[in-house]
Amino acid sequence: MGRPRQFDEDQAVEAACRVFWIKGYEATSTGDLCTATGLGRSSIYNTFKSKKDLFLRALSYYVDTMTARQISLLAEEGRPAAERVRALLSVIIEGEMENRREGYGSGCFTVNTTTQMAASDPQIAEVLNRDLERRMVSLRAVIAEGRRDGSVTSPRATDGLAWYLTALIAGMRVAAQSGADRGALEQIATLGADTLGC
Amino acid sequence: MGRPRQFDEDQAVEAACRVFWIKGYEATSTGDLCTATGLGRSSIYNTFKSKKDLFLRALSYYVDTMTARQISLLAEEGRPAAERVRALLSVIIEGEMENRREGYGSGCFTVNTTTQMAASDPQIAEVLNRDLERRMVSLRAVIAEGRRDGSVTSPRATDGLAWYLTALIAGMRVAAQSGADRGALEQIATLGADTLGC
DNA sequence: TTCATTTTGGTCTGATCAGTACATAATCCT
DNA sequence: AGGATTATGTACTGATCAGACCAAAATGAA
Repeated sequence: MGRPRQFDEDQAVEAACRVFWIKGYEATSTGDLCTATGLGRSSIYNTFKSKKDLFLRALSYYVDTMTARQISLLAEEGRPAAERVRALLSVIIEGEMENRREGYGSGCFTVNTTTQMAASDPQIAEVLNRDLERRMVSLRAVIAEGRRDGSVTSPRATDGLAWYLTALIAGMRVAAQSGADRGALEQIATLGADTLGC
Repeated sequence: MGRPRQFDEDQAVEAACRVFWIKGYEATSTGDLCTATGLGRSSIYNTFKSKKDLFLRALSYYVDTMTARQISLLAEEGRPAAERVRALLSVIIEGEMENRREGYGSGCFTVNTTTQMAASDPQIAEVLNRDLERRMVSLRAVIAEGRRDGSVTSPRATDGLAWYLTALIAGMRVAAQSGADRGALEQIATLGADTLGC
């Protein structure tokens, strides 16, 4: 009952996500959000109660879709676990290069938000922490599997290796943002993946 | 001639640096800069022509002092090059833990600025690029030295290893920001340093 | 002392900010 | 059709923003 909505909520979140991603939270105005979503202020404030609420929705949408892809890639059966890790790193490089090609040039929304807001906003930190834990779980699982299938021979602790990969991935994203070209990223990835087997 | 300045310019830059570091460029108001430096608006605008100019000064100050420390540590003679890299990683961990202890909790100003502004502001990107190149030069040098003294045995390209260490350090800083504890950071560092010798 | 020069403090400005108010429009239910 | 309910568009609000302006103050030079 009542007047029906004339837009798709998820689509609005996706559009908002792009703006927040490119400009960052502080530099994004509510006007920017209106133009990006194509909505009026009333619709935005009626649907999402505040700029920060919309940001949390946008961030959650981003981490969920990105992490879901990573997890499903790492869980693919049929090939050695270490090879799946290598595939993940390749996908990440591909994604960074594609972002750059399409002018997004703003790196990874998760990393950006971690360095911008995690320290000062507990709600945002919580979303990021939950996402990190999901990624860590899938990394620990693939490492453990690699030990079983023989593709991971490192004597180091599983948890340490998972943290290591997490850091390396974040570092690759920062490096990409610093101007590292594809070759550099590939060398980083190769060295990182080698670590699993020595 | 003229009325003499009643404050130290470098000290003001340092104070401004702390605020920009903690709050980020966008979230720092000119009022914040006044209170942090203890100066009036006139003095700030008389000395530095704009908020962004002051930011560039603050950022340059930060990267110069930080990178100088890193370079001198890596150039220390008397012990194997790989050990100096390990020492650098330890110093970085120590710094991150100290930041956290003292409530700075805002990670590394260089990484923060890279993810926040490098894509959208060419002047800032240039400062960051120059700094990155300096760090890369010192890393390449220490790796080459390690090959001579036998502490670096990796068959991989020197440049690739330098990029790898750069990415790993950035990744450690993001991990620290994501809540990684000292143990996790130490495991990352150990695995990273091992890479030089395999 | 007096003038030229520079810094400093306080005030002002026009723009923009996030969010609100309210009247109008579009639907469902009876 | 008519009333309840929800969405939308426009206009408004008070706060805050970066920066400008200007008069007073502090110096060196003459």
